[in-house]
Amino acid sequence: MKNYIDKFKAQLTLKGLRFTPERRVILKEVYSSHKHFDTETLYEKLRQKGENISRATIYRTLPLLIDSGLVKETLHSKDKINYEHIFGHEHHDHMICMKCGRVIEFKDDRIEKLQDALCKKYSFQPREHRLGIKGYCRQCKKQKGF
Amino acid sequence: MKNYIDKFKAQLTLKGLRFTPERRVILKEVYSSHKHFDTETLYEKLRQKGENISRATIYRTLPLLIDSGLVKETLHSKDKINYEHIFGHEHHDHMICMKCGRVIEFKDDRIEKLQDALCKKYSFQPREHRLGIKGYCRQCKKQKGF
DNA sequence: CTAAATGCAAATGCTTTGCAATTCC
DNA sequence: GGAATTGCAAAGCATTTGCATTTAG
Repeated sequence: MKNYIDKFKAQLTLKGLRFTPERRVILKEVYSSHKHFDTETLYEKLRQKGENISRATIYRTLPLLIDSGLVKETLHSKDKINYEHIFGHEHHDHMICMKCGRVIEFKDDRIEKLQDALCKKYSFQPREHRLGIKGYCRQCKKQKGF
Repeated sequence: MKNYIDKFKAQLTLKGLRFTPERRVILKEVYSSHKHFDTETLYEKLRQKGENISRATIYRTLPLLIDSGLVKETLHSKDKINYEHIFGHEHHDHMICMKCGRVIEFKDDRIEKLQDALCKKYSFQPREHRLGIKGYCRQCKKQKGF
């Protein structure tokens, strides 16, 4: 399923931008796994695969992917921004283990509905939301003796 | 109500650290308003009040305040970290206007309870959570014609 | 063809750090 | 008195930008 490529192409065309080999490679890499990533990891992975794509190009491409609705920012540890791809990946929230970094993805419709109701109450037009729970996962909490 | 000062003192003593005038001034400034702030704003406000506290000291003091449970990181716009004080300030979540930056604080027990239930389900030991909804506030959505 | 995109290296902006001088306990 | 703290300026890092060169359409 490579519709994300068509979607990207379409969005680029719409803005009079070009679908370059670099952008294609970056997009494919981003969609090659479901893991969260940061710019440096992405850069390294491409480099390992023999792709000579500069950090500048990565930094310039990510906003395009975000604008196209293909990628979004994700919970960051401290001030580090992470990204994840979206397409074919339903909205979900995260639990992040503060010890091992494990990420549990979850989704709960009741929470989503309550959020919508609250937005109505405040006449707020939601565009995006992010719920992150930090704590300790099953394994790590055992080790810590909780 | 200045118990936050005692709390800070106690935490510092506990770690063999000192309660310096600079740390006191920073803490008081942080508690002088309920607004979110970033390091630069804090620096400027202190400067305006004639306090000659360096950025370095601010950067070194914030982690101490966080460790002491008096301040926490808050939703950031893009990669900017913001802080807010905690003491005498119940837990709450945020709606952030993407246009004017207005922050609406809210709290919903039903959402909190659902989160707890989900954590149980995943055997996850929560320590902290953060829910942020981005979108447009009442005023700005009018302007945009939504 | 020609506007857009790329890589590089320099610049930026936030945050951290080394160090000499100062200060709290 | 001596370790902790401070301010300053320099160093670090992630990200952005200017520019000459290349390239998609």
